[in-house]
Amino acid sequence: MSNNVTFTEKLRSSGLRPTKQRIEICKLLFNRANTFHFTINDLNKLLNKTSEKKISLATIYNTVHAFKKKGYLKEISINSERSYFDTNVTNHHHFFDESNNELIDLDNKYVEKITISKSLPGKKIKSVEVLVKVANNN
Amino acid sequence: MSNNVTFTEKLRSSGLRPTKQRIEICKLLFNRANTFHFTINDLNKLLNKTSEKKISLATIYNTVHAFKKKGYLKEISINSERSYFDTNVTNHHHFFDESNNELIDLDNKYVEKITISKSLPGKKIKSVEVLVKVANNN
DNA sequence: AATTTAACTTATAATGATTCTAAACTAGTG
DNA sequence: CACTAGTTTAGAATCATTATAAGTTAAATT
Ligand SMILES: [Mn+2]
Ligand SMILES: [Mn+2]
Ligand SMILES: [Zn+2]
Ligand SMILES: [Zn+2]
Repeated sequence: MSNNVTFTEKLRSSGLRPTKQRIEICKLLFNRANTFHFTINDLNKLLNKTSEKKISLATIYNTVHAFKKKGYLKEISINSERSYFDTNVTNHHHFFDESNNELIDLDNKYVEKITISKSLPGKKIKSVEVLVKVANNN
Repeated sequence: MSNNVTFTEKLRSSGLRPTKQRIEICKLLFNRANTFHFTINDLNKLLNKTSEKKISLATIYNTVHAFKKKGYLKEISINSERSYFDTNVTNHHHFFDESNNELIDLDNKYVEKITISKSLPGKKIKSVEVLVKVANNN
């Protein structure tokens, strides 16, 4: 996703009507160079600044869940206080900075192949992800 | 921790009074051969079966948080639906079985050393943990 | 272009897990 | 036994999230 017309097409192609609320949210989430990690609360505050007319909190929840369901967002659980959403929907690794509660992508190319010499009978692996918790020095 | 007397001593030594509720919960959590992964709801249901007199839900919350604070339990976030607690408080890896929402320890010896060729300036690493999501075959 | 329909947005209410409160109880101290 | 600080508890409060249902809008149909 990159510009408004593309957002409109993208939404329509996945069976979601391109409402002005959804396009507004798309611009905010996907018009970015880098991955964006956010909580519902972050998004709500951002939209209050950015957006002309207020988007109701119910719509923000609806939209984020609709986007997650369509595969445009991924939910990441790091701690019980906050739930994060991620515009990078691939399987990937993260740093979590405990000093400021910030999630940061850790590209697969920086993590040497992970070899696991144990398997669970009758189960297949869906994903293997690393979480590196960090904090400020001293 | 292993038997009642030990629980009493252990609790006392960490500044927690060995009440019958706490010892009851200790027995349930720590008198086990293997690590135990549970939600507050799991624990509540288990205590209803096991325990003679009912332990109030507030006490279960209080106790789990007290044990976490003292370092006898670790909280694990896997998804936004449930928060798990873990009697294995070391840094370690997990399988998460999406077919039945079960958390399973993945011992460090089964995971080849994880090498990360990226660091964040001014930040130090607190933990590196792998989460392997699995599900039933076919 | 007007009509019709289903999808969507929204304010507001409901829900439910967790936390708080404050009164009764208990472990530990002497 | 008497005292104190810590603990348990039922019930109330909180708050993030979800549900409701009435109004609005996109888009298909005529
Ligand atoms: Mn959610
Ligand atoms: Mn908690
Ligand atoms: Zn990410
Ligand atoms: Zn574990």
